[in-house]
Amino acid sequence: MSAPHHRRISDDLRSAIADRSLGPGARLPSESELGQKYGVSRTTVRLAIATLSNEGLVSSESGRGTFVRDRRQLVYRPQEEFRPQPASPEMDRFMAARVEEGRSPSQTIDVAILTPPEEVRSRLQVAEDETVVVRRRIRSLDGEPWNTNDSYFPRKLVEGSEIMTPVDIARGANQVLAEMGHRQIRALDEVYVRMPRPEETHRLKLGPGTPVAVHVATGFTEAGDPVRCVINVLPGDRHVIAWERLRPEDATEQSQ
Amino acid sequence: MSAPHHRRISDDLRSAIADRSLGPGARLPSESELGQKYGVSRTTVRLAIATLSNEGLVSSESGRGTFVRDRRQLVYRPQEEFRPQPASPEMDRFMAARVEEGRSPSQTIDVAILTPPEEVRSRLQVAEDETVVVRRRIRSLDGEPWNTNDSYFPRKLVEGSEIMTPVDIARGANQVLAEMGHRQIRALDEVYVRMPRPEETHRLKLGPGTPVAVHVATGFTEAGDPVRCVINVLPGDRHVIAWERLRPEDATEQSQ
DNA sequence: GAGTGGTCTAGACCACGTA
DNA sequence: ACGTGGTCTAGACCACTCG
Repeated sequence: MSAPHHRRISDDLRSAIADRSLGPGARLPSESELGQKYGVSRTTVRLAIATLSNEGLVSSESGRGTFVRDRRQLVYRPQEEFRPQPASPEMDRFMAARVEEGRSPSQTIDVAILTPPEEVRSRLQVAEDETVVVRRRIRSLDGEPWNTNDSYFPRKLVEGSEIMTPVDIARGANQVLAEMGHRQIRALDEVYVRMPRPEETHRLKLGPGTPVAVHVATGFTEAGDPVRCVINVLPGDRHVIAWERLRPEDATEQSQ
Repeated sequence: MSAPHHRRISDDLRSAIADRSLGPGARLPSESELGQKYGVSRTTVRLAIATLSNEGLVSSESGRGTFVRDRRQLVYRPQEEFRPQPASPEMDRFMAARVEEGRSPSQTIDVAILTPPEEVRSRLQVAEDETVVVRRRIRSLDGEPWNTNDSYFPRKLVEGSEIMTPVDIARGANQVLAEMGHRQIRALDEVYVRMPRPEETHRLKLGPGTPVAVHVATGFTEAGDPVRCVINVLPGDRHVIAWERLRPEDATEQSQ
């Protein structure tokens, strides 16, 4: 009939966070204090706090305390992936957009040749034994990792090209592909939402209870061949994915 | 130097799930068995399992055991929100798309008048004291809740119209708005990714470690007035958001 | 009735951060 | 030095499922 103690405690704390009596950055009472207040053991308090942690509401720091999370999200625009790249060296279009917001962006790039993971292999329609080239980027803002961007290409298409050098390509990899006769005219976009894998947690320094959106964009040439597959991993506490739509007039007509 | 016991246990189990030696639906060894195998207390085993649960990999059922989750995702197409609605009574376009996949869809609709939550108020640009009409839907597949769709309208625009009746509108609320002189020509789409709130967990029967994508679509008339704000809550374990893009040719030109 | 997970206790020792 | 969270133990009782 009655709720378990840990539930009561987490509900109380969640309400306090919701109505701002525990604002962003505020420190929760210590586990011992909460245990005394509610007349339960520290283990039970920890269970309550674990619930909030897994909801992404608080995060604990050893030796310091448990704090209400403060999260601000920046706009991520999937369609920018398809736009021409501005000619600013060492900085792609994503970064240029972020600079406007007064943060200092940076990125690390590495390039590797490997047998693709299944989700890439099926999208690029390469054979089982074929290898691909991946350009892996970690984009950071003010020194903190922001998101990752892994671009996969069939190896035979990009072998020896600029795409295989681990430096920024100012005009964009899409432009390089186009110059080599693989211009993309269509893309399929997919967004998955899930909890991060351990290596993503590490790579992006994710707190507990932080889900990720995985944006997979596959680009096709006029002939219908996939030539590029980009996997962006976007931590939920740092991104809002936004785009605009115009009502297609022809669709309006065909409705009647 | 060495990892804590609970970490070792969760890592082992996660690997077993990843390489399918513990396939979808499989039962994990019981907590007591794992405690014996690793020589730790049941509390420590439970901590390890809680980690996997919060990653969405397993779920526990009291009295039965802990099982590897089996999740299948259906395609959600945001642009369908803007397309004309097919004239099938009791079934909107979303549902029509799902039927093709051989599942049996259903939905519940209720209508309410209320002061909007802040995120709706700011998007619809209504005054502090103004009320809105909301059409709340829970869409289900094979009797299981799939997602929710809450459409908000400024009350003065829809007062007395068909939109205020809690039944399906075959031709779509957008069409009704258009007939009343509020045709939408543009929409702003936003997708947020976060852990669910307790009421969402309940409404959508979400397991632990299941994040949600929140798709907010705001529709504008030619005059630039927002007339509709739709909030879709999409559980991550049941959806993949997908759309297609064509490369805008004019953008290509302006790049050089 | 036997086994499972859910809840909870009352301790313990440790690493860490701050003063 | 002290308080914080991180880890862990060895029990306990309960509600639940299943054969």
